[in-house]
Amino acid sequence: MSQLTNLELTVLGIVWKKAPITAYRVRKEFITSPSTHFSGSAGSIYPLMERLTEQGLLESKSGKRGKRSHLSYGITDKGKAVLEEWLDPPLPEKSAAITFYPIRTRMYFLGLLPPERRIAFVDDALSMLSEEIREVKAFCDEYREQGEQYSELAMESGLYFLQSQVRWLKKVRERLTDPGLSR
Amino acid sequence: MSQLTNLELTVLGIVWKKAPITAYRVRKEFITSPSTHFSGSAGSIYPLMERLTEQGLLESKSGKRGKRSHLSYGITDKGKAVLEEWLDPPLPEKSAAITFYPIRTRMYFLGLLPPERRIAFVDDALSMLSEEIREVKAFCDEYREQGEQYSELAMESGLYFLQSQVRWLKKVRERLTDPGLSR
DNA sequence: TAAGGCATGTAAGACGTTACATGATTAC
DNA sequence: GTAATCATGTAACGTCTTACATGCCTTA
Repeated sequence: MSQLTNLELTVLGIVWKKAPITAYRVRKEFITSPSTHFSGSAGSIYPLMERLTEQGLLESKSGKRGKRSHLSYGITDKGKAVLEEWLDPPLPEKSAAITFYPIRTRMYFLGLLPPERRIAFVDDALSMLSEEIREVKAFCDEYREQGEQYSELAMESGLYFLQSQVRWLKKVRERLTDPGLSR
Repeated sequence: MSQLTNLELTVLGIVWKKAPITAYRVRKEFITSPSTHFSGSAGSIYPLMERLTEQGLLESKSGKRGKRSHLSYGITDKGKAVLEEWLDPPLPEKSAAITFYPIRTRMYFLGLLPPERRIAFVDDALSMLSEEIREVKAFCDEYREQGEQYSELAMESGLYFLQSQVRWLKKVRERLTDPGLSR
């Protein structure tokens, strides 16, 4: 059995949680998510869910709503076993490694900008973070109201992350307004 | 001019900082980095640096060391301009969005595991984070010693991130050992 | 009745990965 | 001498993306 990708495993998890669910609804989960890592494009989701079905990890039933038919997916026992194995510790190597973050990556090279623009950069980043934090908090609240406790916890991970970046950027800002930083 | 990818822009930045530098050394930067987002594989870096050279963003000089010849790269004025435009605010949309993080993703579905395994998961994640924090701190120290102040700041972003995840997981752990959390 | 959301797909392409391949140089 | 590192590449592959395409259903 070929190794499943993160996207495939995530879809498997979504189906486990939300079954019965259509591919369209799965896409929506990605599209509305505050994480932009996966686009949830049709070109990725539809073939992927077919693939998982062929592998016996998902099962589909065709339903109807008026004249319009659609495929509802559920997870199979085999799918559940695969998902559980993915979740069960130990985590694979490097699972805790720091991620790619556009703001951090730019920071490496910030010395290229003229000094005023460096401060402008930090301020811009801080305001984007505030916006993001608002959005993620709204998701946390929504999950809490729905009693989706693990989703709420997961979303709080993102919140903690964003807040940590705010603290970091405030520190950066202080350093930049101090003298003694060149290059 | 086609939009450059994050990898291309990052390479551009590395060359700006470290010129003259060989493709091999650029690869090393990725391979030794605590971020695993880019592998720094030969198949990505060599063609990429050729591409950037063709586009006039990098320039290469062939050098020699004994019998062995190699290409040393530097950044052109055009390359510097592109890099500066990338850095200069405003940041593109979604630059602050939360990233994909394997531990967080799994958290959504943790309810699938039997209760004891959930705690084991959190403990495993915490120990991986500790290890990662040690590594990132070492990088911070190294950059500080070398006077690479922006690299140090950038690495501190990662440190803040990891520490925020530790706090998050400790909170998760408390909730899991408390009663009243199901599904 | 028109716009927007629901629902399903296909095609072309870019990007990056793994794996393979070669040979010189340096350090032990 | 031999192992590790330096250095440069190529080939096949998979995955995901963007863009295109269609048609039904609901609501204003």
